Amino acid sequence: MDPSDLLGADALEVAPQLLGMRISSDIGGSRTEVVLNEVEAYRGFEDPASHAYRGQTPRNTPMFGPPGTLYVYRSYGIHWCMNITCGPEGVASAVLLRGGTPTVGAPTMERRRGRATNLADGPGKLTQALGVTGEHTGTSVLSGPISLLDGDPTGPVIATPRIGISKAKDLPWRFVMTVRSS
DNA sequence: ACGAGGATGCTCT
DNA sequence: GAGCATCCTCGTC
Repeated sequence: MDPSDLLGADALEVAPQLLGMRISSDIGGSRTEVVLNEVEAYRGFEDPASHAYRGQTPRNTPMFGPPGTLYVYRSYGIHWCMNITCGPEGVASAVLLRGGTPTVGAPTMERRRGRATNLADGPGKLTQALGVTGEHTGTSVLSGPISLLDGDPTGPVIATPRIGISKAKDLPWRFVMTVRSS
């Protein structure tokens, strides 16, 4: 399915369908790309764990933008985490990208990460591998240097509770594409 | 294999 | 001033 046709739906519907799709990054003359295998849905004012639960603020403003807008925020003072805004403009529905499998530009990712393994298997690692930072918040994955490309799942998808949150922690809104073993 | 603890900065109350 | 949508290292078992 073409990403631009998908992102207008609610985060809970979009999230599992992003698994198998690709995130491509063209930054500093280097192209890198991963296949998404872990995401989480956040549903704006209906979701106590969402950054937009209490309404619009300077930080979360991109979540209220048109579908496909990137919302990048700093996590624990150190890492960057990236979301793709979905749902209609004005509805702060978004999907947090938590992990991917490197497919293009592995040497660049290794240099950015400072190691050769576990390049993008976590939200902070994923942004670091792709070179995504706060300067990319508000850009569109339909036209910017960080873009969402079509792709298909390569394994079964399971739903689990979301990671690292203290509110609404039991909702199974984390989606993981398990790796085919043979 | 697993758990504890520290690094670090920004946002909102 | 509290609270994070994390990651890494180092200590145990």
